[in-house]
Amino acid sequence: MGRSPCCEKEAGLKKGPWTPEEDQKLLAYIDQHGHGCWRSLPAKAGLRRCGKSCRLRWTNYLRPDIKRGKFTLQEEQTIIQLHALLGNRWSAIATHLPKRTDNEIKNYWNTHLKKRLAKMGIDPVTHKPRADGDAGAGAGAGAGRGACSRAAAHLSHTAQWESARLEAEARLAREAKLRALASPPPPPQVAAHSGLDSPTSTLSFSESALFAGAPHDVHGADRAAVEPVQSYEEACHAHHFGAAAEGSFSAAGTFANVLLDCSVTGADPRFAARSEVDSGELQGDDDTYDDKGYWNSLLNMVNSSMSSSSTSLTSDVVTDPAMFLPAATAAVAADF
DNA sequence: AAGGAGATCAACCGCCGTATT
DNA sequence: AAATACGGCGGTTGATCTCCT
Repeated sequence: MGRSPCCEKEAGLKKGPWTPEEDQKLLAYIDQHGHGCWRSLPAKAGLRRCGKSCRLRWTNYLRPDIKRGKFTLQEEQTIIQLHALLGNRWSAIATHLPKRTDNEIKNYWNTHLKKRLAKMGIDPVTHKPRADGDAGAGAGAGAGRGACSRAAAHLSHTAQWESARLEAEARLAREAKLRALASPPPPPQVAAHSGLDSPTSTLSFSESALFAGAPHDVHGADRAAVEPVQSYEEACHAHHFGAAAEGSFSAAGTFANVLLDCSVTGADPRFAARSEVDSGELQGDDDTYDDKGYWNSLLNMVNSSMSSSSTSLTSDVVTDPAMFLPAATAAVAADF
């Protein structure tokens, strides 16, 4: 038998919008007892809700460390960049946006950013320019079009790179699993540098352990109250925004700015204003656009993700995309 | 002012991976 | 080893709000 149910499915459980009274009850209970078992929480808190509903209400709305309201331009940039790298992995993206929930980010993507990309003629799923010749339809003429084509080209690179990365993840996972089965896991210090013999492998100990079946809680680690993650978030935030401010992260920042600037014709006054401010940054010269910087910034972001969170199964530290790219995609990386 | 269309977002649903028995 | 519960994720829905005609 499996483990015993902590509460049975009960008829007459309330659904739909939460009332202030229910919020109060949930808050009061969690404040006093914390949330151990969500399944049993509703009964203990005096709520006629299922545990899942309570958990959702807490994580998406009642948690004290949630920031609500409009997304900043920095946040938008981060979402776009991370979506290009990670796809619809909202929880992973959310770890890079302190105080934002995955649900909120997902909603914002679906209602704002996705449409903006589509309007530019970029497929929001693949981040590739659409083949139907729709590109630039919403972006207007002149400089905007140039910026958009640049963005589209980079998005295309990104999509290729990401798909190669996912393939590599799968391959590394298989390799690591086989190795883990073949031999007992070495101590961390050794394992971290034990060298996986595949020339393409950059798997870290944490992943070796992970693939070997070591206990981990992907999502728990992400959201965590567990503090290495939180400190990472701070560090990442500082690195990301700080570096962007100093220009060393400007390529990826600019990449997102291009997307945002392309939306100027989308009649959002915020972006129109932004466009003027940033026009110097963009330089308007296709040839001078820094490919290497762009890729480095993506790599930085990936590496940050890798070292911070077990959410992603990707390699620990990537110093060069060619390290694990299949030949075809490596050619793209080799361009710089 | 009224009605319709589109946008927004909280909440639900179903699935999956992991933990537990 | 198998069965089952649990927590979490991403996709989707539907109620409400806002804008336009």
